[in-house]
This record gives sequence, C-alpha cells and structure tokens, in this order.
Amino acid sequence: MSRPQRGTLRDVRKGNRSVVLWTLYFANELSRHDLARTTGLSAATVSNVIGDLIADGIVVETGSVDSDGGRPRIMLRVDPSYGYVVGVGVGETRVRVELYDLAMQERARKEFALDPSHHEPAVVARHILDGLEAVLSEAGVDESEVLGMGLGVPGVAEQGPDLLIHARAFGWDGVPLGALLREGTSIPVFADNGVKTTGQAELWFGAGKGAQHLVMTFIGTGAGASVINGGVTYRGTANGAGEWGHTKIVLDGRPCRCGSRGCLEAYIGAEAILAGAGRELKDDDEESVFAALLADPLARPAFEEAVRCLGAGLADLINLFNPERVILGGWAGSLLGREFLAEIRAAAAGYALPLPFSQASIELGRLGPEAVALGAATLVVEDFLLRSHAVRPAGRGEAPARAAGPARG
Amino acid sequence: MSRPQRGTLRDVRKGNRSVVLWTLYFANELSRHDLARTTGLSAATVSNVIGDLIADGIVVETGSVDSDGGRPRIMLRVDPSYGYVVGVGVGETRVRVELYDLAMQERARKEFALDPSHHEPAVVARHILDGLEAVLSEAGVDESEVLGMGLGVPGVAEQGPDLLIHARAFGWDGVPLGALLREGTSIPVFADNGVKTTGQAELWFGAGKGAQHLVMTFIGTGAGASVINGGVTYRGTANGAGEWGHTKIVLDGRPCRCGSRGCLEAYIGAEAILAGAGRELKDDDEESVFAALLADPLARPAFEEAVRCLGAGLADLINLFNPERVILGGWAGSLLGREFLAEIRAAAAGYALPLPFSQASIELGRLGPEAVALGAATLVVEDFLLRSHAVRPAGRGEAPARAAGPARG
DNA sequence: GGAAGTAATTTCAAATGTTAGTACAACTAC
DNA sequence: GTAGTTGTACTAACATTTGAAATTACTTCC
Repeated sequence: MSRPQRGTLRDVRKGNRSVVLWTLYFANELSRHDLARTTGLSAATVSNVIGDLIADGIVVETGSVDSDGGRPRIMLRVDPSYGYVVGVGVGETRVRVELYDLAMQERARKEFALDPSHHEPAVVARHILDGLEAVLSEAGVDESEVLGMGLGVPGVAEQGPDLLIHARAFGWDGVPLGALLREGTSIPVFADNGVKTTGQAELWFGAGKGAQHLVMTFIGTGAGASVINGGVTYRGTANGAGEWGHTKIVLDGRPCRCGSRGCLEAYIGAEAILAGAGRELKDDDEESVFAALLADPLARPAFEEAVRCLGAGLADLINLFNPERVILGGWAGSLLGREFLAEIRAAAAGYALPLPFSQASIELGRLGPEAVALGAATLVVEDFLLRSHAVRPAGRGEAPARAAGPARG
Repeated sequence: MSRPQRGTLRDVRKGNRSVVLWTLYFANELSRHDLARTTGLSAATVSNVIGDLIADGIVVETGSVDSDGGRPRIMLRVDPSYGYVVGVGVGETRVRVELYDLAMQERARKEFALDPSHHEPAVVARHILDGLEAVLSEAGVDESEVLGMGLGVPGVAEQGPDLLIHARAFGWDGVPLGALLREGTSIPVFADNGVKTTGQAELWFGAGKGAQHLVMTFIGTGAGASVINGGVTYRGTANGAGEWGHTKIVLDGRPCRCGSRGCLEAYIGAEAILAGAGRELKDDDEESVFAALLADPLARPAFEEAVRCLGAGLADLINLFNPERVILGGWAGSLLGREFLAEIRAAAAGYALPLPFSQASIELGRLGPEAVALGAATLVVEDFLLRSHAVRPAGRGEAPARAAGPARG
C-alpha cells in the first residue's frame, strides 16, 4: 500500500535527466527539439538538461545535420565510450564474461569452461574476476571506466548488500556472490536470474522491442520464464518469480528433478524430450543431439508430445499474465520454435482462453544464448540511465553490490 | 520501455498532496508532525498541503489530543463525509449496490436478484441505476456528493471511454457498460473484475493488509486469482490477467466449461467438488449443500482430492508469482480453507519449490462475498487519493467512464 | 548577393514549490 | 510562575520549470 512516490523537489531535475537520457538512449539519435516533443518537456528544460549531460560527458553532439528551411538540428547521442559495462553469463557448463560499451557494442569476450563437478562459489568468482581482468586488458579499458558488472545466474538473486544467490543446480543456497566479488574488484555488481536477464535483453534489443507486457520463456535442460509488466521485470517478493518449469501440468505425473511430480519441465525440458525419444545422454552434446533429432522422423512423436505440453504451459502463462507477446527462448525452446512454431501456437490456442489468447502473439526469440550476458549488462545500463550519477566515481568509490530489484524509489 | 515518469514541476505539489492524503487515509489519524515523519516531507510542506486539504474540506482537524510534556498535537483525518463512493458487485445471481462514505463505512445497501436467464446488459444496467438511486435516497446523499461508482464484474473490464466488459458467464462480449450507465447518471464509473476488486479489498482492509506482493485466490463455482505486486494489482495488457481457474493441471483431463480440458476449475470449482461427491444440483442452494457436505464423512474423498488439486494450483501461483502471502477467498475457497487449511498448506508445500514456498504464507481471506462491492468502491477511493481533484465537480462535470487500470501517468 | 522566411536553441523573467531555520503557541512539571 | 518540551506557522533562500522573446543558422526567393 505504498503507492505514491517521493516528494522532494530537486528530484524533479534528476527525474527529467533520466527521462531525457532514457529517451535519447533508446532513440539513438535525437535533436533537442525532438527530445522536447518526445518527452513532453519544454525546450528550455531539455536544453538545460542536455547542457548538464554534455558537461558531464555523457551526451555528445554528433554533427549538426538536416534542415528543412531553417536552422539545422544538432543531433545528440549518448557517448558510447562514456563508460563500459560488463555482462557475465554464468551457465551450468561455462562462465562467459563480456565487455560492452554503452551502445552495447561488444568490445571483448572471455569464456571459461565450468567443470560440472566444480561449482564452488570461489571457483565461479575466480572465473568472473579473471574474465573481468582479461576483457579489460584486451579492450584496453581501465577498471575506473566501468560503470558496473551484471551477472546472469542460474538461480535466484536476492537483493541486499551481499547479493545472495540461490542456485539449486550449483548447490548454492544463499551464496554471497556480491561479497565474494567485492574482494577482487571495486566495480558495482548487479545480478539477476539468467532467464530474467535474457528477458530484458529481448525486451531491449530483440523480439520484445516495443512491448509493454511480455513473457519470455526459456527452455533448455530446464524451463523458466521472465515476465515483463509495463516494461519492468516482474520479480515478486524475493525476486523469485517466474518458476514456470515447475508448474504442475500433469497432477502427480512424471517425477521431476525438483522432487515434485508432474512439472512442466519434466515434459518439455530437453532431457525429457530426449528421453521420450529414447536417448539418454550426457550433458555435453545434448544440444547437437537434440538438433539432429529434430530431423529424425522416428523422434516425431516425442516432439509432438512436447509441443502439446508446451502449448499447455504457454496457455497457463497467457491465462495468468495476459501478455501481449510470448517469446520462445532458450536453446531447446529456440530449436522447437524454429521447427514447430505453428504447431505450438495451435496447441496453445487449444488450451488458452480465447480472449487472452487473441491478445497475445507467440514469437521466436531473436537473441541467442549469449543474451544472458547481454541482458546482465543491461542491468548496469538501466541503473545508469535511471540514476545517472552526475559524475561517476573517478577514483575509488565504495562498490555497492546490489541485486537488480524492484527497489526503485 | 517507458519507465521514467513525467517531468513537470507543479506535479510535485500534486504528488505530495497525494502522498500526504494517502498516508493520512490509511493511518486514520495523524498529526502534521507525524505526517512529516512518515512521509519524509518537511514540516513546512506538510503544513502547506494540509492547509490546502483543509481548505478543500477533504481533511478535518479532530480535536487536539495527547501530549508528552509539550504542545498537544492536532489530530487530522480525512473527513469521512467529504464525499461518498458507490460499490457495485455484479454476480451471477445478484447485483448488489452499496454506498459508503470515505471511511468505507456502509451507509446504504440495495440488492437485486438476477434471473440467471436474463443477463442482458440493459437489465444489469437498469439494476445498477435503480440501486444507485435507492441507496442515495436511503442515505439522503445527493448525486453530486458521490465521487464515483466502482463496479466489480464477473469478467474482464477493458479500459477505455466505453468501459467494455467481457463476461463469458453473461454472454457479454465487449459490452459498453460504461456508456450504458452514462445514460442514467453522470457519476464517474470505474470497473474491474470482481476477483480483482475483492483482492484490493483484502489488500486494504483484510488479510492482505501491509503486504506488497500477494495473490488473492477466489474459488466459487469457478476459480480466479488477483495478483498484487508492489501494492498494485497486476493487470497485464488488457486487464485480463489472473485467469487461474483455467490453468491446466491435468493434461487433457476433465472437460471444463471453458471448452478446454484439465483446467484447475474442473477440479476445485464448487460444482466439480460436489459432482465428485455425487451431488449434481441447481445453482441456488449450492453453497448450503457444499457447507453441509463438509461435515459428511462420505464426502471426504472428494474434498481430499480437491485439496490436493488446490495445493497444486497454489503451488503454481507461488512458483510463478513468488508472493509473500496467498489468500484463500471466494465462498467455496473460504469454506475449504476453514476446514482444511493445514491440509491445503501441506499439499502446496509438496508441489511448490521450497524457496518460494518458504517465502509465502497461505491464509484465509477475512472478508466475505460482499467484498466484491467493497473492493469496487475502493477503486474510486484509490483514484480520489491519487489524484484528488482539488475541488470535485460541484455541479455537472462530464462523467469520465474509465476502467481501473494501469494508466497511471 | 541580399532580404525574407523558417526552424532550432538559448536566454530571461516570472511562477511555483520545497526547505531550513526561526518564531510562536500550548501544554507539563517542578 | 518559570523552565522545558513539543507541535505548528512563518519567512527568506534557493531550485527548477516554463512560456515568450531573442538569437542563431540555415534555405529560398527575387
């Protein structure tokens, strides 16, 4: 019941700064005049704010262009090299560290294989820190130029100073990853579930562009979802929302690795599908076997069964969340979608209520698996756009470790 | 991707006015000093805002009380008789119209039975308008004193000037109820799904008090849910979110009245449970039969089965939404909950993931079925608190018909 | 080539609102 | 009564937006 917001006065300025910066960032290039129109602010205010932003080095004028019988507009854009952001994708089999400029252009990348039997927090933290160092030196970027580091982890990232990570797959139960990393770097650390970071990546740059309400599904070995509501990731009380894979789809049906039975994941997860087609296998080549199997007529029934279940699972999401768009993602989800999109849509149509189904479209994700890291990096950018520190801590500055979370305002 | 808000300047005042009013409303009684502390605003600002509010007649000083060795505080409260709100609960078998003062004290009530075979929009609109007139005259309140009328309907209320209602149970598909009512009254009309209004009632005055993230479930003949996220009702793209009853719980299981199969509603809906206990019956005495059956040992298996399914359904909600509280409501839900709360909790525990389950509590709703109308009335109050029209349209004023919706800002 | 036209920015003087800090008021305790 | 304490009102200082007017930098027409 805490709806109405802040009440200060000079936050208005900060707010307007954010509006302008946000608008400019996503529009890529705009003139002051355009900004005034788009944001609804007066030209004077835009001029002021832009003046500040230019003085702070965040925005640059990119040649004055264009005209229509009058003074040419001076185009503005966020300076891509104002700062850099690091995105980390922590997967079950690898850790990927990427460095981006503010325009989300990749500047460097470093990958580490993760021994499935060595998921200890210290190992992962070591990889991340090594990766950080590697990408920085590869790109010739100093740590002080980095606005922050975002982590996409295979579990729940709980807000707080220590950034607790709960990841069943790793046997992590409240690992203070933020605190661990702070011992090796002073860069601010953000973290979120990998599905949620992927969702945000699709929202910003992929199949979710322009949508306000969408559900990003993620099917690999497991299945998860990220819900975006009004442009904001839905998190729930402890950022644990979106556990779609353990939705019960067959009451007391197949046992699931979560310990329960009848979970969606036990029917549409990659392993389940492969098992249905008679293939038991080890982690490594799952993906290639899966892809090959798609062409195998003998495996059809297994896929058809999966498509049916997926349709039911999507229907649940559509009924519950009433999204305008549902996106299929994750490596298995992408493969399934590429092959069976029409069938999936039909299956969902059969299970969902007509009204919400008619309001939702089901589409393929456009970003690959590397979107985990990309999306993680956007956590940093988002923070930057929203509360752009007038001047970033030039020298030292405490390194706040916070989870991406609903703690806005 | 439209996160940062507006940027005007005197909205600050409006915002602060809202903060103060909102805080005061829910605290019931506070002094200016208390308000300053609670809202974080300076004492001067609070004084100013309160000055306005008193001048507008919205807030009154209720005798100066108390002291602790100093000047006694002057207690303030929202004047309950500043204005009145009407709440309407449109159910499958009746229309209930209630008049409340701003303190949500009921001032008058009028009920109409609804012939199940006559759900025509005109009939319902007629009942509502008649009820409005009746409660106003009973309470001696003039129409100009009414801030608005809120409708809780058994379907989806789509935003827009005409306030389209989609209600399968009534055979309504885009009925412009707002437009219909506007022909008979100039009072602003709000509307929302009855489950959502009940959820808001529980949030404000019932079992959800103080929670930020909760899911209100509603089990009667059907089953629905209202999700509240950060104190705000989750709506989705067309206010259609929360169709929990048609979540698939048994793939291709029992046929459901929605046309699909295996829906939760076909397992935990009142009719399904009664059928499971061998009772087919007509609408009227459903509730009393159900209640009586609870004591019947022969019916135990049917209830146990329902509890199991309910546990799975609740688990889905807990996994997907990560709420801090789940509330059982609706007449059947309340009865089930009263009798089997421990069993329901245990069932949910068995199906849900441990982490989100540990963060959620499952509780009984505290408000009865009349909460539909109460919650509908809160839609009006919410609007009033958020954008309290400095002066309410004394004489005429166009009557905006808008759905309660996310159109904030 | 110069004058007029046009559109984008900037400047400037209100208007508005918040906030400290201070003064005032109203009560208790001794 | 006087001192102490707490709540409320007032005033001056400051920040920020805004609309209008001024300025700038072009194009186009004659």
